[in-house]
Amino acid sequence: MKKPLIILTGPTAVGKTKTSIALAKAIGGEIISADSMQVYKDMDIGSAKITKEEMEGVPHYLIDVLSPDEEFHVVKFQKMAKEALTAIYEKGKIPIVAGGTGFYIQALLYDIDFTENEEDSAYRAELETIARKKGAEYLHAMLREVDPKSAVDIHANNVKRVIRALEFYKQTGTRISEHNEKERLKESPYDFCYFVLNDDRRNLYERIDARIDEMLGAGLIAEVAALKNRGFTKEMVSMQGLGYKEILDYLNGELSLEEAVYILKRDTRHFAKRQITWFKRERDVIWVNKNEYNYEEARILQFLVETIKEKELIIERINITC
RNA sequence: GCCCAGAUAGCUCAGUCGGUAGAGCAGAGGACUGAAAAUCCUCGUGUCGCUGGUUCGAUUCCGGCUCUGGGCA
Repeated sequence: MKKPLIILTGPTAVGKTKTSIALAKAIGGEIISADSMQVYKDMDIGSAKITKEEMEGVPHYLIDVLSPDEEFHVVKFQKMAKEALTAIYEKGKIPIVAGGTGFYIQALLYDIDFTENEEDSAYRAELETIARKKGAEYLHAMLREVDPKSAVDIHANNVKRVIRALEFYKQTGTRISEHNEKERLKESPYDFCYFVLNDDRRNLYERIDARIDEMLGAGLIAEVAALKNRGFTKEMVSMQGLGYKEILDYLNGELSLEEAVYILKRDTRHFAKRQITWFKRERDVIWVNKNEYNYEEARILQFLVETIKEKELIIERINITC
């Protein structure tokens, strides 16, 4: 019997957090955050992290668990999220995965195999040097030698991904293209409902702009300045988050505040668009367009709960309040 | 009022030694399987301000007009 799993995602600033709390309360769920930035402590404003009060007593996992100087990536996420799942099932509760990092959701939902490998940062660094000195084309040609299929799939300019493919081959002796092909066919081990909250593009973009203004008003600059004072730099994964890298550039005198804010807003819009593209491609996704519900939270919640019931996910504590 | 410089894609601008035009940004679409809030790919027809003239042909040259900057009074 497959275990139940609910996913509530969508582009940044659609209002996932609010809905996730309402849903958790309605069905007796606990929340696992699928967010690459909210895992970090002391990055509250820029990551639009849920506050203790907003949680309304609903337990949350994978929020505030790492220091900004620690690395975080899919594999870590997958491991930690699976542990959280186990804990939630043991309590007899329903896990709700909420957050906007589609790749993380996919890794958990389809239990993608990231064969454990020893860290080989030396090789990665070596490849980076080659890319810098001999060019992206040269590196791409290296990939063509060992994994022609990947070389066709991955554009030469996408150095990050070319490096990963080469790294994969070195570490495992197999081609990442073949590995991916296999993983792609996997069935999810969960009985799931994959909801994607969405909104009219114009509206979404306006919300993004407004939210960034709110962040600025709430002290985003001071938050980033504090991080900077602790010695955190742009090379760290955490500092590549939207709101952090731009404000860091401002604090380092590379951008005026006006420019930094313009870029932050623009890149956040681009990000939302990329998220939507990702979800469009995912299988078995249920789109929930807020405008079709007249933006009424109660109606949205009702739809979510009814859909979950239809799917016959085992829910003990249905306590619909809408 | 006079002088000068502009007026070209949603924005900033380039260009056509006269044969109806192109970049960046914005915007749109897509990829993604150990950095994913990251990384990467694809997509550009618009009365070339209006109006006369010259010309086979004007957005390009000439005149007038309108508007916008700047300067002089």
